[in-house]
Amino acid sequence: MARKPPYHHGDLRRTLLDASLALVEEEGLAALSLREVARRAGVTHQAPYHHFADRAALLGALAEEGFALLFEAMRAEQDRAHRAPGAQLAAAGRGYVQFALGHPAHFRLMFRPELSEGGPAPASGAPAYDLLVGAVRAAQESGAAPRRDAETQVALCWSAAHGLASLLLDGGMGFDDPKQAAREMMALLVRLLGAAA
Amino acid sequence: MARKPPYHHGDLRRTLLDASLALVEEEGLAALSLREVARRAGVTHQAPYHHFADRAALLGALAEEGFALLFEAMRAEQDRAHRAPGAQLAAAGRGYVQFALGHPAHFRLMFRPELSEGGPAPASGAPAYDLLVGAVRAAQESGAAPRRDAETQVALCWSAAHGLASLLLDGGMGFDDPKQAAREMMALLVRLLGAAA
DNA sequence: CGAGCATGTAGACACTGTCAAGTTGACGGG
DNA sequence: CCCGTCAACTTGACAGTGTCTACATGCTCG
Repeated sequence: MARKPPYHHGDLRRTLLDASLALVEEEGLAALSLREVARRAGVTHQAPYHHFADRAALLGALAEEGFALLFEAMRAEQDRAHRAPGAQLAAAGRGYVQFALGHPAHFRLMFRPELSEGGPAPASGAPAYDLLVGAVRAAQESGAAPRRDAETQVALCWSAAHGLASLLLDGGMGFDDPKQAAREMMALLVRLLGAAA
Repeated sequence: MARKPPYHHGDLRRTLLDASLALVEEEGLAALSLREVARRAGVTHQAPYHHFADRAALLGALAEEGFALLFEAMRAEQDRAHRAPGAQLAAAGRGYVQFALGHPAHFRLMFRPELSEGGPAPASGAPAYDLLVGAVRAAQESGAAPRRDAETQVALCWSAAHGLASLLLDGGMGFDDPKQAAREMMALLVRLLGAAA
């Protein structure tokens, strides 16, 4: 957090990460090359190696950042929603999808184990996952979801959110209004859980 | 379908596709290069270009093949299941996940628009998608699912299957027995739909 | 049997990630 | 104050990649 006066460039590390994101968003994941990133940051093709061991490490750093942003997005959406457990669960799902739509470059990077090697585990252990588990548990305890199959319910909610986000980003599912689609799907899921409670 | 006697090599096109799949399964998607594929097929680095316009076209062909296999897997699982509409819907979902687990290389290729440029649309229009839509509709008409929100229900089922498959392949969700997890999740989903009908 | 064309070869180019060695410039101790 | 030290950055090189162009080979059919 402390703004240490950087030596030469002025926080090149951050600049490289931002350039990578911009590149992925503009030209797609396939166009991301360390050399192009360095070019955009105005440094030589070797400068990035003083901040990231190799290509995978840069991608890994972006992925890690993405998981933090994902957690934030889910929390923010929950803060904006009603306090009822069902609403909180739906909000977590909406936050997930909205993060993907709002940070497509991050999202694409996050679930590519072959690229971001060494990144954090996608699900278990990550704060975003724990947040979802908590939301499901709260719904169960308040009678907004069946008490049985806790683990399977978590898997279903996570899969639904992740699947929808992936499909929306990859152009599948021709929805006019992706955000609205996410809202409806999460609402339906919560309604189904409530009806079976 | 007719086994035309090939000119020089003996159906190089098929050999290249198989070599690509083997390569992706062995070394991961990042290791896939046309030159390595050609090497494995025992031809020069340029031979593939007589069968595929460029790298993206090869990946696209694999993706197309994948969608056909996906459809087959879903149908096969449905044939094996009870005829009840709910069971058929669950079977479609199981088939989806089992395809992903059984053909990881294909699956990874299929939802990478930046790679397989020109491949078929992921969802809408593909026979696998139509099969799912049909299963949902049948469930609705037989009272195994609510009559409202048909489209959202389809989206939910597709997202859940796709999300679970993706997460399982990418190492997320530390499930001991992925196949069992898919079975339970699809069963839960169908149960929820039934309870809300 | 000979032309045409699908099939495969050979070489080149610009680009990539990464290794090795040099250069710059801020810093802290004598 | 000045100089060594060390991180940040540059320069140059190498193997590997996708793709372009030109060339060789040998089935197939008129």
